[in-house]
Amino acid sequence: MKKENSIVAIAKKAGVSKATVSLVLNGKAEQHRIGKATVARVQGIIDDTGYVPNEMARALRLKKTKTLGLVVGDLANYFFSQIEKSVEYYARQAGYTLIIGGTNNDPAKEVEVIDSMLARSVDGLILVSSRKDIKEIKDSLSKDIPIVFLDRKIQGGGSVAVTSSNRKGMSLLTEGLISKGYRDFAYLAGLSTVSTSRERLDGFKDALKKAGLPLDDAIVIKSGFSATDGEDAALKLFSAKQMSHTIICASYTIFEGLLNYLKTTSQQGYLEKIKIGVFDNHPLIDFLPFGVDTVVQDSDQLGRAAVELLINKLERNARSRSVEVETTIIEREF
Amino acid sequence: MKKENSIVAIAKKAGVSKATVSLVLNGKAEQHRIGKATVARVQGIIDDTGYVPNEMARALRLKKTKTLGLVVGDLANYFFSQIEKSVEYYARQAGYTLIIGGTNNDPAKEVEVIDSMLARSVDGLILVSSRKDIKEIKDSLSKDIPIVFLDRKIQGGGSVAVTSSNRKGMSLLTEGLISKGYRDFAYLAGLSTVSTSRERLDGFKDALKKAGLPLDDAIVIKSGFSATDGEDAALKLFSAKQMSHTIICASYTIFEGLLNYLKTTSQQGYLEKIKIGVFDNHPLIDFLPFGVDTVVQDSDQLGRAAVELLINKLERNARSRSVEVETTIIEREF
DNA sequence: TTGAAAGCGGTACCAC
DNA sequence: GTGGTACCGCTTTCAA
Repeated sequence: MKKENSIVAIAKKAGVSKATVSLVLNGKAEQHRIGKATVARVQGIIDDTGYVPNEMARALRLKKTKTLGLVVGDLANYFFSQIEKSVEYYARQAGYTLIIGGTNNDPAKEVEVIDSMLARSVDGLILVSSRKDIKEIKDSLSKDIPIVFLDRKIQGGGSVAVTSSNRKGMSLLTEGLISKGYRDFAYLAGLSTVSTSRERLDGFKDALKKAGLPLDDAIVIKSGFSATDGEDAALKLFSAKQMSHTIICASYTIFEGLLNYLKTTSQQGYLEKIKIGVFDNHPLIDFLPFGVDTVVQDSDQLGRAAVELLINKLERNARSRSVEVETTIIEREF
Repeated sequence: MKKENSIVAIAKKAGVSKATVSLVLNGKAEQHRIGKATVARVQGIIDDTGYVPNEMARALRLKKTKTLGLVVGDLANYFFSQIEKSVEYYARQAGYTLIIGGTNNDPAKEVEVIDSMLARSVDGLILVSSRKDIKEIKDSLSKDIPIVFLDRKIQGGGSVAVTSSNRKGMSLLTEGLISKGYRDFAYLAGLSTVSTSRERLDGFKDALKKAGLPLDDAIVIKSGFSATDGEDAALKLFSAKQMSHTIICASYTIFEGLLNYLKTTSQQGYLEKIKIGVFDNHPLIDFLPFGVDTVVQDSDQLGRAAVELLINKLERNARSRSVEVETTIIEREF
């Protein structure tokens, strides 16, 4: 059945005006005191004609698209794909459609992607950005629309972010390791310009301090956040004279990089001699032949909070404070 | 810098009419014999005013949104998230924006999601659908727009699909296993209404037949495609009297389900005694303590082909035949 | 070579 | 209570 597709067609069928139909459609019939009979007739036609309003026209008129944009570095990254699933789910629940943009962690592409979303008049933006300051972003935008940062905080007035409890999570992970007797740490930190990375490193240091362990003994290697960066970090680590037997990866991707490095260099055997901690979890980690302790992020809550904050801003112009979502730890003996 | 945002504003600044600006904007200045000087002046203003056309207005007028919709069962599924990344990349390359919709494999939600995309006037749809027949889908749609099916084929005239070489891939996987001496197979098949599942099962049978092995000896268990379904399948398998020592999973999710089942029932030890084959790959599989042979799908090509087919249809109204993308096998000894 | 005007499909104000 | 109508920003035809 092909459906009817214009408000005038409905109006004609019902023998009323466009305006009346529009009011019925938007539930403003009551308020405009349109007759019950008229409403019923119009609604009937709408129903059995299967009419669906043209969102483009509506968007043009209202200057609202009921569309949200999600910009992420790597869409195939397990953590981000979970986030995305959650964001899409809650956005749809609230009647919003989600447009996505992958940037491959390229800042130039990030601007490009965001601008294409603005041209599409998205109502609001959820950004997983590697930028340091919100000004860098706002300056390059053609419009001023609500933005919520996800996973990573951005410096600058009025920026709202939804993040995991990075510092606390990493601190607990490390404490757990320390309590099991691990002492000689190497820490693969990720990108130090990203808040997430800095906070996790702080958490690591917190735990060392709390345990009275000297910070200087730990090897801290900074790199990017991709698996390739993780490989580079591992290379640096393994070419250092002094070797650590406890390695903490600041993200799943870095962990993957570490594993890839060991595979490529045929040093898998090494995995049996070391203990690994990872900030992030993955179903298959349960089945690895070496015990990996992980921090689990609540991706559902992260996505949900981001959507809620954004929509609160959009629909109620609510000022909101940033949100931190709790993490949990999984310890695995082998 | 806030940018200028209306074609009239540009027109006023340049001292020309809307129409002229529009023609310049769309590269039709030449063809309408607009003065070089005028073009230059208009273009200049467009440039340094940073004007970006309002896509909503354009969409309304042209009845084209330069938007594609991607509908997927589970956005967090590793395979689909890779596909999505690829689709987004190639769509953007071609100047299209991607809207996504997750259905949680719920057919009712699928209709809902697709309809919301039609209301948004997406130009074309890429569907990973569990439906059997294209009629089921078309009938429930309010508009007739180009659709490309991805990963799964749908019955019905004129339906175009991009899939992996499922039958061949599974056949090669099985042959590899047979050539290494494995004989007693259990096959966790997934959903038999899905073409992917049927084709892979056919491939499995092809290999058995080719090797002269009796089909009846193999235990084939059908289930859904989710990890939970995989668990159920595993439960059925392990409650059968006769146990197999070679288990083939028709997808990664089923594999995950199998592993979860073994974990939940504390039978992980069993993994050392069996050989597993999986249609799909994952980076961490390299590090599992038991050799898993896998079929690798080329998600980049899958996404790319889907986008190309769709855009060829949209922009050149090209009739296209379905595409099958080659798979490769990874064998792992432990 | 350029400008005026209609119209895409809605919404909302205002007059009846 | 209901209908007429202007307008959102852009494209395109037609007249000047």
